Amino acid sequence: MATILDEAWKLARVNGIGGISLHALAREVGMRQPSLYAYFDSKNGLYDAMFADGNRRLLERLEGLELPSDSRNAVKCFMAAFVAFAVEDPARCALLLQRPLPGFEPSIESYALAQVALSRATALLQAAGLDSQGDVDCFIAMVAGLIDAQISNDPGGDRWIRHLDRLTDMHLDDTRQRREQR
Amino acid sequence: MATILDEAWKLARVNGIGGISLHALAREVGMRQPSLYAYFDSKNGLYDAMFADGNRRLLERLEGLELPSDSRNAVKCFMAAFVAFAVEDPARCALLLQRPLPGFEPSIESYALAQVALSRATALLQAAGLDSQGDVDCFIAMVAGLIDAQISNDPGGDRWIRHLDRLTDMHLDDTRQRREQR
DNA sequence: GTCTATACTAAGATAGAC
DNA sequence: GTCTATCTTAGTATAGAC
Repeated sequence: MATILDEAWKLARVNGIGGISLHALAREVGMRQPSLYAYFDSKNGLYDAMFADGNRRLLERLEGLELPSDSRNAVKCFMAAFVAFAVEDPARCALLLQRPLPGFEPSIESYALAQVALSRATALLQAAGLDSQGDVDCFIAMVAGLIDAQISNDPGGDRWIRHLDRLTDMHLDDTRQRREQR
Repeated sequence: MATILDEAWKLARVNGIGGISLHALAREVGMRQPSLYAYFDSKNGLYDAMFADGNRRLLERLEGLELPSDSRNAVKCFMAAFVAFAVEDPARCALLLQRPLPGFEPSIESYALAQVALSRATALLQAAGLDSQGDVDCFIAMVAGLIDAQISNDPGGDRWIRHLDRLTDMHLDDTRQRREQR
């Protein structure tokens, strides 16, 4: 099962997340295509297992961080890890963060894993002063925009993501200033 | 030809840009599927025509704007129009701004149209003070992030895009402050 | 759990008549 | 330019033996 998922990720890296075929996957793991149905009830079942697997890896990565006590630095540390995780595997990033597969919706159990990571991020941002939902929304959309531009236009490089810390400061400072003005 | 493209956009709105089939498209325009090959040499030819068509519509929209003389307000006006254009048709937005179709690359002529719109945006941003490439990159990535979050999580609403003007001010102010500190 | 064999569906593309 | 007919490829899924 673990090896099947590993091979599926390999195929996704080469052909895109939508480019996985059960024939090709079976061939990579040394099986025949119908045998995969002993592990997944359908192709979407495979995607759901991958969705859960990817989110588990993300959570592992995030749990393993030793976050600085300063809340602003904690945000930077956390986001740097998140962005690194995202750009290191564009196909995985697409499955976890976008909706690239028409007809596929993660199961509730798998989706719950994704919610955990998001709530971790939200908690840190609130601790750093982003108290309103709108501020959190904007910050997360900004990070997603950086990731997307980076993967699309400069894969493997850092033309966009190198500005992450500066933009984080900008958002946190702006929020603080607006609070002080009230 | 114009009606074929219109029907193609309609299908894209319903099934997604990757969900267009030549059979379905032919049925919508009252033809048989092979007849479409009188208009396009392949399915990618259809996508290329749609890509060019979408960019032409975007340029029309942008040319029709009466931009304020103040450079900051000009940016806001321009970006509001761009964002409105993007969110009003997610499938078109995906074709023009992302790379949702494995194997499809726009032709050089079609791509040139897309470059025109981008250079308009860049010129306005520079006039408003975003003099470095990194600042322009970050601003455009931020706008794309807003659009993407809006379409994905709140289609038809304004939860993300309503912050556009505020974020524009934040970016322009931040750039100005950093320049003054030098 | 794994296999062979096959059903089923759908798509893009081509040949050649009109 | 449009048609009928067909080719070719490719995919998911199922039946049933071992």
